[in-house]
Amino acid sequence: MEYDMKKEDTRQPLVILAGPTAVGKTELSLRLAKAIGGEIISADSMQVYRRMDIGSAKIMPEERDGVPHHLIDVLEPTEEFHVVRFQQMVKEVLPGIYGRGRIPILVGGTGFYIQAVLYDIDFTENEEDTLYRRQLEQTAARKGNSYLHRMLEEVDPESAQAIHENNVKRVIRALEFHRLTGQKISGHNEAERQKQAAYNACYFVLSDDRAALYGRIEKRVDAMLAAGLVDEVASLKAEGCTGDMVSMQGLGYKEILCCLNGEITLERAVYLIKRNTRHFAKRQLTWFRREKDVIWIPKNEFHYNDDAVLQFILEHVRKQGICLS
RNA sequence: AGGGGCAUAGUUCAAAGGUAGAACAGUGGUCUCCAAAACCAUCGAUGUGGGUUCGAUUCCUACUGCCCCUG
Repeated sequence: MEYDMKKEDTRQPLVILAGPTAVGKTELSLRLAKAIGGEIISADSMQVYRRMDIGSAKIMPEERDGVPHHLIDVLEPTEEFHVVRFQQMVKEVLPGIYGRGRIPILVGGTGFYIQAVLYDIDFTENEEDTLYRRQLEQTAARKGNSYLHRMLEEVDPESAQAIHENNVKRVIRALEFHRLTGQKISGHNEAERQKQAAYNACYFVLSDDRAALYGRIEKRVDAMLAAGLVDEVASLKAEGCTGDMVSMQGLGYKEILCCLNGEITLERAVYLIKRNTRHFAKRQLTWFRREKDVIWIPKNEFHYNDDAVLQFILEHVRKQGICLS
């Protein structure tokens, strides 16, 4: 109760549970949701897809202990999914949760997606221009990355400075932004970066000793294969999914698809899944490290004591003035 | 046991009597509409002991380890 006096925050409460792949977010999120009367919003770019259960390590309905989960199984694997869409979907789901008097818990590993929600990043200024993008891609392919980069330098030197010329995707986006809005994306980004969090949030990052994490990744990939990952991908392939789809770029899916297409052996595919997942986990950690105001939870330092971890989280949530039901 | 071969980075492979390269792994970073994506940077090695030589990781030799063949 004493915490209620501490601050008068009119923003809506939001609990975020992030962390690299395979740290154990899902398990913890269930306990947390039950403890605070929360509903879980998955911040996961693959669990949104139906029939992609094994490879995305999706929590199945019977495992959810009655805790409501959102943004899982809401898209067909043929559909596109990206930050903007994610942000929209979260915004659609939040009012219902608040309306029910419950606390939303954003659970996932995609830092960018979480950031888009937490800071309510403005993506609406413009639509994407696929035709122009394609033109620029061709330009890059034909005249080289440097040429494209020089184009950017003319209209937005700050971005050109910040973006490496080989990072064609970003160079293209910056050029596209300038063409659509007449403004520099560097300026837009700078402005967005100044924003305060749009929620009264507690942002937790679950982490672990690197070697332990990598070990867990290895085991989990093996378990996915034993659970029938190859069959899962085979049936997605049979229903028409191809490598260029967003869904088929998911870890485990793209490699097995290559294997099914006869491009690589299964052994090679498994090696690649493990390696790519390790790389991914490392990148996730890099992201969270520079994210402001996150509360780290190193599982190893908690001696893998789940109760202690939960207590730690609850304390912070309480301090933040987020009401417990 | 006898004969042969090989010992170079964590791994797979280069090169060379005078600064030992690469790929992958590892590590750090960037990220504001493809983010489970894209991109950047970086650590790191000549098995051990002798000999030849101005100089050896390279040539010679012993040892150790691994591989192949014979029995």
